[in-house]
Formats: sequence, structure tokens, C-alpha cells
Amino acid sequence: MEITEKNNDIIIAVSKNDCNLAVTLDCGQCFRFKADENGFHGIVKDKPITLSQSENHITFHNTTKADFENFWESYFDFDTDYDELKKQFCEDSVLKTAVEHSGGIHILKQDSFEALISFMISQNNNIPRIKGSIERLCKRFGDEISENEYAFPTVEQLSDKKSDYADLGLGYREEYLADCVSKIKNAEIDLKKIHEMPIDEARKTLRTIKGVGPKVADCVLLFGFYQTEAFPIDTWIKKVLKEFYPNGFPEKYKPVSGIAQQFLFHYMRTRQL
DNA sequence: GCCCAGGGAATCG
DNA sequence: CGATTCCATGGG
Repeated sequence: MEITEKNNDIIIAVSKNDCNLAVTLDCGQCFRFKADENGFHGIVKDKPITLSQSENHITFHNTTKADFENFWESYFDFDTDYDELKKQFCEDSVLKTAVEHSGGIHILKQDSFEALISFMISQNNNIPRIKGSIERLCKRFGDEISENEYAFPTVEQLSDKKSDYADLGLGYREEYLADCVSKIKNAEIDLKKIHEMPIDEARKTLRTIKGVGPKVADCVLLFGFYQTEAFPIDTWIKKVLKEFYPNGFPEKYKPVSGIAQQFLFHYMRTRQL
């Protein structure tokens, strides 16, 4: 990939069809990015980032080459060959439709703790409200990294002022958050160990947290641990399976079924019927 | 007002 | 085991 340094920006040569930020940042895998007239702005853990995109380039504003190579390149999954993946996906007619509908999706390699908390809050909830809840959580517990911008809170920050999750609009998920934070705090759950575990053991371990069932566990594994075999089944994917894959999702895609899932999820949510 | 949202726990059979 | 019910909240 061609990387150019210009002023304080990093510009990379990527087509919109390879990586489309508008879709990637708003397809329900992450919750802290906003689009504005110039591009996109978001916070990843404690790092603010501003991006813009033209047909054949993405610009990372106020970013050094070292920042890009050490963090953002991997975060945006630029080391995966999506062309090759999509070629395989297009052997399946349904996936082909989904890929043609929006080909620029990349899976973001998010922080595992942030993904865990975020997707626990996501259960039986809609995306705009999830974003609001997470923003309030960050504002109340996270470090202020710039004017009215807050880092995602750490375990310590969330457990210090415990039980004070009221009026964040979390509803009954409030007690799930408390259980999750305490299990991590007292080392009952060790996210670093989950990184090393075989996927089924990782699933089992995550599910010992109250409020983490099969779907949330697989979202955390896919988005927080980059386990591309994880296949979260939510209400939209249930529709896909029922409508298009009554005999099950093709076994040949198993190692990357999570990536396929994200194309299908976005297609189902945004297709014109 | 109603239905729904990137579901899961508790309960029941 | 699978099926049902309840859960808190607010967007559309």
C-alpha cells in the first residue's frame, strides 16, 4: 500500500470499493465514530482520530507515519486481503449480492474490553441508543482527552464508582455491566488469557459474565479479539439464515464466517425491498 | 400508543 | 434439551 506523509497527515492509496469508511464506521461494529461534512471523527479507546476519504485515498489527519504503522494500519485491518476474501464470497449468490451492495466493509480490530462493554450494552437495543449510552458512559467515567471528548473508561474507572450507572439509560443492562466489571477487576476474567484460548473455551469463559450470551460473546470475539470464525446471530442474521440459508451457512466459509456475517448484516439492514 | 432493537436469564415442560 | 416469558429504554 502506498503511504504518503503530507503536512501532519498520512494519506494512503485505497479505493472506496476496498475500504469504505462511511460503511465500515457505521455498520454497527463500532459505536464511537461520527460522520460530518469533512469526513469522520471518532475515539478508539483513548485515541481521537479524524479521517477523510476520496475515491482513491484515505487521509488520517494529524497522524504520524509511526502512529499509522504501529496502530491504525492494523486497526483498520489493512493487512487482510479483502479482494481475495470477496472473490471467495462471490461464489455464493447471496454473499455476492451483499458484497455488491456494499463492498467496502473492513472489520475493525477493536480493544477487547471496549468491545465487551459495548456489545453487552447492545443487547436488545438499537444502534442510535447504544451509541448514546456508550457516550454517556465515557463522559461520566472516562478521561477527558480534549474539549468535551472522553476516552473509553478503564476497568478501574468503571469499578471505582461502582453502582453509579444510574441515568445512563442502560436499563436492566446496568447490573450486567456491574457483574462484568467486577469479574475483570478481581481477575475472574482475564481478557489477555482469552486472547490465547481456543475459540470455544473463549466463548465459554465470556459467557460466565452475566448478560453475555451466545450472540454478545461472538461479537466480542469477532470485533474485540479478531476471531473471524465467530458468527454472531442477531435478529437480522436470523432473517438471513431463515430466508437464504435454511440448510445452514456454508461450511467452507467457517474460518472467515464472521467477516461474511458483517457483509450480510449490513446488507439486510440497508437493502431496498 | 405500538413495535422494535446487533439478547439473555429465568422458568417451565 | 427447546420453547416461552420477562426484562428497561427510547427511536421511529
